Amino acid sequence: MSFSVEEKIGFIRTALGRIYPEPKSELIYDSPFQLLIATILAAQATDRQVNILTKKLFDVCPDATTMSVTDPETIRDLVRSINYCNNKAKNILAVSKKLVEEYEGEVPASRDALESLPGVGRKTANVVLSNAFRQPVMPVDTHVHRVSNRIGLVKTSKPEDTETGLIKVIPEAWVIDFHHYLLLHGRYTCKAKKPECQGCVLRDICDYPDKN
DNA sequence: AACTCGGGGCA
DNA sequence: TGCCCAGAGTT
Repeated sequence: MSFSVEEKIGFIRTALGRIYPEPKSELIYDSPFQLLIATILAAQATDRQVNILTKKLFDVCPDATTMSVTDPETIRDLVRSINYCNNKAKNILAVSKKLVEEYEGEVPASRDALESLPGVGRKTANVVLSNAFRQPVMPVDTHVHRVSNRIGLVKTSKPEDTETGLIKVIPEAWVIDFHHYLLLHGRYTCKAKKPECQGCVLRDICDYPDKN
């Protein structure tokens, strides 16, 4: 039995939507600024750490203008609870200052402008562009890349090609959900080393040859 | 293209 | 206890 990519997409959305919680970033973060900062902080950190931290952080400085004039030590102490605390504390402060100086305190809706901010690479830029500005781009991290290729949604070695491949086949309204679902599926089930294919809800539609 | 970064999680 | 992680940045 083989499935078209379109059939797989529908199947995945239903199956993963059942087992993973809804993506909540857009609900928690009520501005592009907060989404941007939270996404920078989220790299290499756990969701739990970031949720706890941003709650406190955005109490103190909810927007770029406020953060840009906040005592660096205050930010450093707040950020200390998660990975790369020194770099990240420095980065988000520098980001807020640059936003104030060059973009009137607002988050720019362009890839080049976003990627010029410290701590913001392609993936983080794409999260902001798709989530806050509804642009048709797909954030691709290693999980999304690996899972998409194993299932057979795309066949590519470069994450950048996965990005363009996925955006062609995933309906625009589903992009944010898909990023979330594929990320969690890659982290917890379709792991790089020991994928847990037995019991995987995508087993029936997956191309991965090494099903245990 | 390969390496580094810092600390959490897990074998 | 020691290996792995997962993005961004640097060389």
